[in-house]
Amino acid sequence: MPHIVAAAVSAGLPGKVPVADYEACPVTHAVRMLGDKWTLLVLMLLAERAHRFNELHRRVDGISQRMLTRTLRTLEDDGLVVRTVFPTIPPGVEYGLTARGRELLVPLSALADWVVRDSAA
Amino acid sequence: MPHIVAAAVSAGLPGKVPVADYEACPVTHAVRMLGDKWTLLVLMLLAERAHRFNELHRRVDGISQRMLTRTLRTLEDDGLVVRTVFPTIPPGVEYGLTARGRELLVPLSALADWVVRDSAA
DNA sequence: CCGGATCCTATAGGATACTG
DNA sequence: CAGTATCCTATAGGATCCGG
Repeated sequence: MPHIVAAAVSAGLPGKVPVADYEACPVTHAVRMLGDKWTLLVLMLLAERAHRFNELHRRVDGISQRMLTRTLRTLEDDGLVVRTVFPTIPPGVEYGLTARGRELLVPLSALADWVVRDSAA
Repeated sequence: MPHIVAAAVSAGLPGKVPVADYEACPVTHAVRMLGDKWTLLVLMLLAERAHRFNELHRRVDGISQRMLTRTLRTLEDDGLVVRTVFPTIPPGVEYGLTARGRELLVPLSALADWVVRDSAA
């Protein structure tokens, strides 16, 4: 199965969809990651500009240090965010979007636009 | 704040984003709902055609009856799925996408396409 | 056939304290 | 400054049984 959405729209899914296929689908992984509690907000702040860790921590009202770290790490592992260390004293760390991260904003914005237009009606 | 993604891309977010605003944003709600464990798969099966409850239960390998009910109820509350009851004996129930649900497939497919093209690289 | 009610477990996420 | 480690709680989700 290439990806579940395309498969469904074009060829149709098999009679019983194996749970392993669904779990392995990159689209499944992507929407789950986007659905994590703080992912969207962090992504939007980084879309604006690169941020220092504590700077993000101050702007994201209510997030715990632990979850900010975890959210950034996940985004980094998915290649959407890049972490840059400045060997100053004390060391500074900057988080910014990768090219991939900025590209994601295009279809994500389209989805967001639809949601807003739709929820207005 | 109209919606967080547009706000970020155009005007920029306020210095500190109030957690209440983030939680109230319809886009936040939408991506979280899409990120729920079974939402995507159920949506794709219903995109193919309308299904009976047990028919879905058989096709979605590994889902519990409880979660299928909850997933469908949530989709129905969000106006993406419609539930039709046939007063036969025993009663039959059919679930299908609403017009809104079919419209959602457009930006969702675009996102899915990007994810797949991206994860191939 | 289509669920609701109940109970249980696993995981997401928060609070706090500590370090290079 | 930018985390890691630990502990704790809340919620998502699964299993099972029951009813219209």
